[in-house]
Amino acid sequence: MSTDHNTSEPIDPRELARLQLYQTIAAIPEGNVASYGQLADLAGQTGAARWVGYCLRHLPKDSSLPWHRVITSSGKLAFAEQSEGYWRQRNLLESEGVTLRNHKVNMTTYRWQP
DNA sequence: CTGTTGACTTAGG
DNA sequence: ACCTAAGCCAACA
Repeated sequence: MSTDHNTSEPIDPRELARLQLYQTIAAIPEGNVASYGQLADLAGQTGAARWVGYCLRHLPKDSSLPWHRVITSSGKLAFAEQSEGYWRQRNLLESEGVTLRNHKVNMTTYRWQP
């Protein structure tokens, strides 16, 4: 095969970015947290914090990604307080040592720094 | 192509 | 420190 149109380049930029995002999230150490914006940046999609939220929202339920380590830049969980998702995420975080103070995580203490 | 949506972020009050 | 408004970006109808 020479320099022809190679059929082996179905690389979808958006899906590629999504895979890179997943890889980045998977790298967040236990006991640490990262913000949506921080992850968008690390995944090469600076400014697309909402896109990160979109990806997590559509994550398969059986996913092994540590999605619970992703919170807002202010240290709050993206889920509404008292909601099911809120407690689900909070329990997972506390189970690995991340404490919440008045519904917020101390970012200075738990923010992941690659 | 235009308008809407949302697991966001930042600047102001 | 809490609330609001505006900004932002990709996905979707």
